[in-house]
Amino acid sequence: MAYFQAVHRPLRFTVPPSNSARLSNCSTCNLAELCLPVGLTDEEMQRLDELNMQKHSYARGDYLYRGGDKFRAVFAINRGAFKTRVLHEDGREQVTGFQMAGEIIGLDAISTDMHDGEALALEDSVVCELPFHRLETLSRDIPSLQRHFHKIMSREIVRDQGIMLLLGSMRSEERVAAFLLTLSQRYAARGLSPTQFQLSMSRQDIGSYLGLKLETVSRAFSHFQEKGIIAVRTRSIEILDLALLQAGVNSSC
Amino acid sequence: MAYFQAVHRPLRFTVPPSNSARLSNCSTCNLAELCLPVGLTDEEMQRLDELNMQKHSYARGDYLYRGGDKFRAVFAINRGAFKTRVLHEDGREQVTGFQMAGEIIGLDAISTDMHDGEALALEDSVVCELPFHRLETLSRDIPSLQRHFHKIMSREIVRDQGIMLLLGSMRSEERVAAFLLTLSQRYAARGLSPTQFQLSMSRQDIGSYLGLKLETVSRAFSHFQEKGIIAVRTRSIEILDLALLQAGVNSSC
DNA sequence: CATGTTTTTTGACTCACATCAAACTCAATT
DNA sequence: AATTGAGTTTGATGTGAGTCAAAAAACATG
Repeated sequence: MAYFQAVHRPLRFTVPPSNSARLSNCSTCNLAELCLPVGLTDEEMQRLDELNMQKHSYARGDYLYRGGDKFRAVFAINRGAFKTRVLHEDGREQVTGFQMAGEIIGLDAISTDMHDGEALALEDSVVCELPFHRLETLSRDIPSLQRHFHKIMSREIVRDQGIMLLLGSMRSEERVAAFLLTLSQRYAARGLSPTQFQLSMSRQDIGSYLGLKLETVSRAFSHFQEKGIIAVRTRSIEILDLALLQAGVNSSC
Repeated sequence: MAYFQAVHRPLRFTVPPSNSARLSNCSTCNLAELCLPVGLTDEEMQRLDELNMQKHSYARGDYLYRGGDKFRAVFAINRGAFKTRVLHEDGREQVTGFQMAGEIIGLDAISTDMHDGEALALEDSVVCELPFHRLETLSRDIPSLQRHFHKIMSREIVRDQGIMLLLGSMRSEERVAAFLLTLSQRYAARGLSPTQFQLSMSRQDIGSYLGLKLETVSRAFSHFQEKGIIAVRTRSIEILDLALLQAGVNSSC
């Protein structure tokens, strides 16, 4: 709870934090993003069983889905983390997002009944599979579920537009600062430390996500460290001066 | 119809074309994107009247909504064109999209009940206002409408991810080529000429959308013109060599 | 049509980030 | 402890696109 205090004035491009930091349980999964803020009655919660959700495990490096895969379900991440990416025919890849426990993934497939991009596990992970047509059926009966699902999709749109803002009008160090702040807020929203966390993705992945080369990401980290803003230990980050980091987003000092 | 032939092998980052080029009429509007591909029965079409859609006109430069506005409705563009943008606190703006007749706008507001960005008319325009809670209610009764609305939201996500790919891993001329191709396909999808069209937005707007300065956009246009790929007359474009333009997307020659 | 304003084009110059390359770290394996 | 290999850091150098500036074209207005 105290963690929440630390992160004030959320920035436009960051992920809107979830409505609450506590996670509630569906019968099978911790579906923070799907079940929690809906305010479902006990009876409605029971009806969620009709979704017949299945848990699956994935090892680091496993694909959750690939581009072109038939769309069957959306996925709620239960444990672990994933990256999503799209591929260009000439092989260029672009990481479109990092997803952590409690978040929903696979929303790109609804429009065409095929996954447009691919998702792969950054760590050993557990996900809940939500058969999409059952989710649609059920949300016809439970208006609050319907509304909440719409909110999740809309949040995805807002988030992507935030990244467009970042890619289109920020320079390298601003982007990296924004990235770290976003991570920080997402950890805070889940009741984890917003000032000290592991990076489950490589510099390469971060660079791809931010439209930068890995060397540039590394240099930004080093530079922030020199200035005492963060402490970097390869795959773990400690934020030492949040205010300075936030300042760094608006003008690469 | 013949226009469709001209555009082959749609590129990953482009807008998935609508399912059909013909527009059907709801009782009040031409809601291409909302009503058409659903396959509604006559009776269901009539029920759409319950939405009580209202038409409104906007002059060039008018705001359809602004950041922070309360969310009441999504909008179906009937005539004209809009741009959407998000603003950074320090004044930097980023154009997040251009919308033309037949497209749905305002999907960013669902998650927070507030519009995140703003939309303003690039030409004199007419839009249909779709009160969102009525749309939700109705889509509980009409599964095909529900599914179709989900597809529209998902398509927006895919489209934004395409722009992320563009901003993150393409260089200036590739971006401009991709932009022109996307426009071309959108015109084709609406039964208009894909090789000759008006640009309702400024070079500045295009630049902001593509993460480039207006001078860079202008230079790219000029360069394409020198090479005989397009003919530019300030606010109107003619595509002379579609194949070359497509080639230009993958490697800025 | 003359005038002022905005938008677009073009050119010269600069700099942030990419590129290339080499050294270093860390974890896994033998 | 030595070996390997992927991932990361750091330095030296090059270039694509930004910046600044000025001319040209398009547009608006009295």
